[in-house]
Amino acid sequence: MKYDYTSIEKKWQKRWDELEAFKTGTDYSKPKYFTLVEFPYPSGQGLHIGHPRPYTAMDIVSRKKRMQGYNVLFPMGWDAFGLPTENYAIKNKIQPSIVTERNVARFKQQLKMMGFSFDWSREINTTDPNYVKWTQWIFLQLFKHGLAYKKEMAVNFCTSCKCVLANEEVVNGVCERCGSEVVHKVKSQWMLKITEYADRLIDDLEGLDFIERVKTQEINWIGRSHGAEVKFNTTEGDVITVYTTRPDTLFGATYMVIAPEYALIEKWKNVLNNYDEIIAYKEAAAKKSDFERTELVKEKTGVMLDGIKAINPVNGKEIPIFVSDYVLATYGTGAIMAVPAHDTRDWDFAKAFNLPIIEVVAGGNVQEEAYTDVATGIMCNSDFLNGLEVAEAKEKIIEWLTEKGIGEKKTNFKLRDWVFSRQRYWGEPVPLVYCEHCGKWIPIPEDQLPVTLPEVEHYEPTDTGESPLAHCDGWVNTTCPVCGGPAKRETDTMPNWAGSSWYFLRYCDPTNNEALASSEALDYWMPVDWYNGGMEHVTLHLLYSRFWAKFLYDIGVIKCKEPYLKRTAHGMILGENGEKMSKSRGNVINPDDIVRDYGADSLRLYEMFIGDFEKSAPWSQASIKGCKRFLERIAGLTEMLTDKVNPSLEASLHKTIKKVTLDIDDMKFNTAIAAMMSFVNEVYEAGSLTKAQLEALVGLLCPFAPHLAEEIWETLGNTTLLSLAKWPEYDESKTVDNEVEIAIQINGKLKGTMKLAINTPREDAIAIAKQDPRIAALIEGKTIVKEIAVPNKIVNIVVR
RNA sequence: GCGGGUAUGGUGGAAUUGGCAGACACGUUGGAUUUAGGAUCCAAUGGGCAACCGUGCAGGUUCAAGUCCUGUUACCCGCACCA
Repeated sequence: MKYDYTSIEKKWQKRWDELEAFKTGTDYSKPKYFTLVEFPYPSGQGLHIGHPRPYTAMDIVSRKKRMQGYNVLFPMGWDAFGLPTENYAIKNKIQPSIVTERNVARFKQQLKMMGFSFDWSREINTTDPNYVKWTQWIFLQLFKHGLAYKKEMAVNFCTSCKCVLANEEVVNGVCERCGSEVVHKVKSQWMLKITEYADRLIDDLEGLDFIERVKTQEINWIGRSHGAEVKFNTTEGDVITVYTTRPDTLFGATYMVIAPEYALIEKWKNVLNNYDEIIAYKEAAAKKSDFERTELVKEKTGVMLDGIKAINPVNGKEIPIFVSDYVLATYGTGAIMAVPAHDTRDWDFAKAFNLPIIEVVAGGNVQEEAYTDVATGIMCNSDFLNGLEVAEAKEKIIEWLTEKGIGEKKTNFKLRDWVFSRQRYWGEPVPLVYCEHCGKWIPIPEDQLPVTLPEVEHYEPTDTGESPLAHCDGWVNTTCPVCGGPAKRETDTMPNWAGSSWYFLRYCDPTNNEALASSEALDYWMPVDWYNGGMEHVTLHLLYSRFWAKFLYDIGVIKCKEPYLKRTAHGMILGENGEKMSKSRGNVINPDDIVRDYGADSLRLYEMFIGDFEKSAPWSQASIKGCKRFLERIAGLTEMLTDKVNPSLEASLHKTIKKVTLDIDDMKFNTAIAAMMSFVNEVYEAGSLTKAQLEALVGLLCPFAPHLAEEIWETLGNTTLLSLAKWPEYDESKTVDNEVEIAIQINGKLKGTMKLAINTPREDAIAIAKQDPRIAALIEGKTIVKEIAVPNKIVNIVVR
């Protein structure tokens, strides 16, 4: 058979469409399998060569599960709100909705040309009003449960996007998206209380089948730490509360530090002899951008409060108080007790300001460097804690503090609440109005959702940091749903993470108008069985969507505590030069070109064969040829049919079926393909194979290269789809050889091999090995010290 | 600095519990076929004439180490003054 990939691929894509081959079944009595890939942002650039890697992988899993009899849900949609579209719209004066529509059409055509078995009848789009309706509905539930609140606060503001960013969107002090400088601005923002779920977001990871690096990254981002809050009195009578993970070192606290933004500073204006100096320091700190702050991380600066001292509660000693920007206003209480002997940062600061360093945990040389080891140290210079180990001291001091009412156990998190407002146009409007008469934010009644975006002339963000919607008077001015008086709509929109935080639920029942999905569908399909996506979303999308799912669980919408049972991550496809693919590097590969020159099946196969699925790998134009060659060789098998069963080929086939079946579940797609290649090589050596053997082979090939597999299947006289046929099964007894090759070693070095019947006893194997002429010669005249034999593997004779 | 990961031929990468290192491909070389180019097929392909030597580097454990232990280097990713 000639391998005309272009016509074969067109033919089968059309056939699958016509037959609705991959439409998800609604028979809820069947076992289900929900495979999920991250839906793309339909950018103007079109599909990236990296997209097909995870999509093909999960297509393989889905196709195999389908052939194994599962009711499979493998959907696709568009995460279509976002800044690039809006920026394109501004530049070219086209409505964002039209740009989106155009990009979606292109993406869809490109995904279809890859032959993915998505159920297109369940396609969703986050910008669709019927979808926005339910994103807004979830927001309103969060609002009604007190988890969405508006707060005046210092936020990350991108100077280029003119938009606030969540902490998760600031990378190395610059904007994650455009790389521009991020500064702090005080603004009133909608916030989501993700911190209320911090403990559960860590604890519920246990028992989930997530790859380890995803778990640790989430845990580190949430950053839970256990310690205590301790109250320090001051000479002014005001109390400063500090958070510390090392209450055991309280006797070593020789000074305190408060953040520049600490509120009490204002109150002490008249007591402080150097108030002006302190305010100057505060203002200088405020001016620093995030980027400058991270750059200047080494140098410790600060100003001592002249006129006020704090009192260490354990020994009554007066200690100085400093203002320094190495203490963050947003973590803990914004104030710390400094123990230079046992904290590196405090030590640096104490050296710079010549402050006393008192050792309270023995074991290091605290004049040379801070001693931070908590595992081996013994307490000293600490009165009633002396002689205790650090862990014991911690417990005892917390007990003591609690008894005296000056401290208590406390857990803290690095995770902050989620800044949920964006001052841009192309996002979901926040469905609230502000009513002066009622004096508060009023939710839009649920039956009036969705609140849709008005058509406007200009999408540009304003220099004042207000949303472009603010200029749209006709839209902003409305009536209050409660009192009927005049009210103003919220003009901020939601971040693009909103729509993706629940999209997997919509796939379960994508056209429902009564609910985000019917509970029947949700109960059947959820949780997602296998979700594959990029590492870059671990602290963003993955965390956010787990938070929303937990909330929806709490209010009874879904019945699972966690949305995803299994999470894996793929490696990137790099440019041919080993660098990340980018326009500026000029190493971008266009999938359209590859499909034209090699076919979608070759591209699919190559992206799976390129290497370990979890690792990044450079693209190689030369290597894809090998995959095409392999497919051509498979096409050639149709001319090699025989009626005679070759037993050794039959054994190889069953081994191959076993290997491919197991490898797919283990995400070892590259070795699965290698196994099929080996088998095909063997067939060429043998010269022929039976129809049944070829049918089994194309069954295995079907998830990887479905077009060619279907074509051969049809050529063999089958009238039903291979994609819906039964997955090939292997006979375990046929996968075991009755003869094995065994290595013979002398002193651990390979000296020969021998063929033995399987499970030949140890003694026999050793005896046969010794008869080998080469081995016999090597043993000749030596003393045998030891003889080791591992059945079916190796014989090792140790001689002297 | 902290956390996670990686290191194997000219290249991408294989190697159950420690048990024949380099599967499978790419590339290269030689040959066949072809008017030519391309494509295809066959053969060889870690190094060394050889004994042997070879999995970033240095040690160790073991009959046996890519795999386990100790130390070390380089690179990648994440976090980054989180008290």
